[in-house]
Amino acid sequence: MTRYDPKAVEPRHRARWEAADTFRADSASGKPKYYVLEMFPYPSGAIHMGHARNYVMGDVVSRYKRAQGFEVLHPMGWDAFGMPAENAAMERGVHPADWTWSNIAAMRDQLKLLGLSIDWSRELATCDPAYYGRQQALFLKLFERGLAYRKESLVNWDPVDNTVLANEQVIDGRGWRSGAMVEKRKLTQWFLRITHYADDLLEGLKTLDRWPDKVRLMQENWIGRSLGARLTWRWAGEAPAGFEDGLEVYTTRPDTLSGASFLGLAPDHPVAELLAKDDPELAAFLTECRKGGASQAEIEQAEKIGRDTGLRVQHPFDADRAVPVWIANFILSDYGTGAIFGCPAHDQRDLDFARKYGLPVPPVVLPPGADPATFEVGTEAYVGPGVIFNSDFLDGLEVEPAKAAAIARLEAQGQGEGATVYRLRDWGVSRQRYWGCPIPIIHCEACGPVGVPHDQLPVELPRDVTFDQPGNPLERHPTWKHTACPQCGGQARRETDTLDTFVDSSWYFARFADPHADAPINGAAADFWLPVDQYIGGVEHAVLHLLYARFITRALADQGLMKVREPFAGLFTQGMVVHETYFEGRDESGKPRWVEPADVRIETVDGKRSATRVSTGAALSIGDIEKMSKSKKNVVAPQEIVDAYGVDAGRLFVLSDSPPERDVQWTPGGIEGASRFVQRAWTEFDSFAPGAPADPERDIVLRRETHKTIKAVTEGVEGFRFNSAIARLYAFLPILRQHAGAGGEARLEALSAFARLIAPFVPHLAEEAWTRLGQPGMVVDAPWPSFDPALAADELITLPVQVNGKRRAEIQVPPGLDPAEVETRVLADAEVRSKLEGLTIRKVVVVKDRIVNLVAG
RNA sequence: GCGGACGUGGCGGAAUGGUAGACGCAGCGGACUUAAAAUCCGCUUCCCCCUGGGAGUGUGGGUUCGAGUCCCACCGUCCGCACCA
Repeated sequence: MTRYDPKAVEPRHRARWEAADTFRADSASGKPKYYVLEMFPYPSGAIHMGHARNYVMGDVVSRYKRAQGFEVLHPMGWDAFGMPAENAAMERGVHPADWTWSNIAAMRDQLKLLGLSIDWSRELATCDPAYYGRQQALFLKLFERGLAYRKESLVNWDPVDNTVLANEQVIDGRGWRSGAMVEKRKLTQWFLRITHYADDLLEGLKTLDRWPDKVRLMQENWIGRSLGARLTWRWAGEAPAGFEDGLEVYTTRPDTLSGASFLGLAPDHPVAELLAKDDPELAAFLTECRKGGASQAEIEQAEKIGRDTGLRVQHPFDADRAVPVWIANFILSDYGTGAIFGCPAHDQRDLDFARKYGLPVPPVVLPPGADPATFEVGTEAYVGPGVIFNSDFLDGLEVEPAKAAAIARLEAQGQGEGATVYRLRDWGVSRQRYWGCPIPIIHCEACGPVGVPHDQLPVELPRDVTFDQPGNPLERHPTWKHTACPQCGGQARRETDTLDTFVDSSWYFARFADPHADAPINGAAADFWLPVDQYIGGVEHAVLHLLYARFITRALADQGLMKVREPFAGLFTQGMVVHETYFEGRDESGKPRWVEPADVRIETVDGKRSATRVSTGAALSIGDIEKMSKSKKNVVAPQEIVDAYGVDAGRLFVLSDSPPERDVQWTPGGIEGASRFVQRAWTEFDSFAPGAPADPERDIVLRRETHKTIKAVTEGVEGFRFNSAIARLYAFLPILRQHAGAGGEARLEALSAFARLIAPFVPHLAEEAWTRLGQPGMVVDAPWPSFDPALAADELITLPVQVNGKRRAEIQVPPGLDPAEVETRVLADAEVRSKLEGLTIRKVVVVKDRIVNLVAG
């Protein structure tokens, strides 16, 4: 009997897999394909527990599907562009490329240590010209199709990172990476026309039945389709120059048109800007409006302010009625038409505004039961159902029919039509950064923006750049941006913006199909491998990466580059690895002085936990359980765990203690428990001996348990309930031990099934066990064990017998026994009869193989 | 404000509408040991008049023979969106 030494065993089996090139995916194998992908990591320099959990989950799926007979594609790459590399350059003077590539090398080694079943021959990095050059080719295709375009717009400007951010990257008014308050700036930027696919992206969600509802709902809300009407208000009196046709507004409540008391324009509305040209006071007001506009929290608190422009428009249903046109800070310029009609009685914002400026509040929807003669709106707008009144031809209609009637009238008058509007905005992809994919465009005075010719791709980043001052190093580079126009040959300027790194991650899954192909995407390979059958990553990308990738996939499919329109058939969003925090008092500013877990000893006395600092003996406070982060020092590095317990124990623990979609709390006790399992499992394998002769009568018990375990573990892995699957594996150990005396054949059946069942979770141990059991080849190539349904069922099952819903007795019956027969046996049972004394049975409920309930009184 | 998810022992968590608390951690008891560690075995929701019985899945109601699970209301926690007309 030898103690299992993971440090000696694990590298040996990794070497065997590597030598056999076990995980190379081969599209010609003839097997059905299965593509498993985890969101690729940013190469920060070190693998943390969150990475480990993510990749181990993917690995479980990958190994399980291999065993099920699938040809599995499970690749790895690096999302390698981005700010941290530039920060490192600024702080430490190291070149972003060197920093990134050395991080990749370090992280690759750390990942390999985890024993992941990855096809490393497909590794790619987005910062490799071989990758981003092809991305430039894809960008040019989008440019040719009008899906990439330039426009001047107000953008989210991150003053710390000195760059533009997409709407999706602004969280609570702050940059998603820097945390700085975002400002509004007007810049000319590149956009990708994601709105072209708004409806398709929304409809496509319905087909993603293996995505979490939560993510689908988040995308649905983000796309934000709303149905309403667009209508034009004609001028009453003089029209501003260039806007003679009138003012167009968007509304979802055309039924309340008669309740309009003003028109509102966004401060950036062209009419507002036109008027401001000759009106310094108005110009000052517009500036005032923009000022508060940065933070969402501020917006919420912000006072509604407005100004009457003096312009008047005619009500579309009553030309004699003149309605004033205001400019108001709460109207968004980039939603709908940037103009609204205000109906204060039935919209809270409009009501707040009307009350402040003394505008009328005519009600037009009468709540059920209200008196039309006296109904008034006070400080709360009425937004519920009701009957339209005070509205001429709409009077008496319910809200929905009234909307239809109003739209019909507008259409008849040629003043409007039903319209669908989306909350989704086009994706701004220009970044004023160095460490990203250069946008392959040349700006020519004469020809405008011209795509870089294909034979000049990739447009490579120049290496000789400086990071000693803020701003874009590409812009400062002495020569790089100067070039000739590909069309006229004249002097021209290279685009110095680079692409948002989310573009890089919007097609990498397709590149993995053939990462060495000359074309950006090898169509045949992509058609074979895509879609990704199981994608795994954090829920934080629900509306960023996952929406962009769906968009780009559609755009590329429409250019004929591949067939699938949905890149990820199955999505799983995994939880984080969290850890308790510890601190020793607080500093002057009130911040806790964090202490790393390695320096903490926990004691439990009378149920109360207390923490002590090992190095100093100081008493510590126990803080919240939070995501592992360097700032709170509650980090446990995978490397430490591998050194102390081996890879398998670590893999097992991150999956065992919580459902995969939920956070898992790292605890010293938990990893100890996982490690104990590895040791005890090995003891069972290692004690295997040909053993006793078969005795069907005796061996059947172990065989039944074996098949029940196969069934339960299979269902657990299949349903992404890894924690439950592992619990069943834990529970199988004592069974193996109790049946040590079983016949050699039954025991080998049990142990060989056990080795294959644990293989996805603890692959190294499984290989060692496989060898110890004398099985041929490697367990990684062995088929998944199947179970015999007859054996997986119990020979006798215990049915609880309830009286009036309370458990009073139990009875043993063979499974599948006819309910009538169960009833007869239950009623004949002595114990049952004693519980029924003095009662009359009114009803007997027998649920086959489940329960008996006697209703008596 | 709108939308969504979730509330189960000391802790993480199990339970196709059918024996609530699997499995792990922590705790307690025992075996082995000169001793400790490691290992192994057992106990461990709470309460009581303890060979048994009662209560129990955030609170209150409802549906059902039967509810942790389904429905309604409330409380709490977390997540997303947030002046989107």
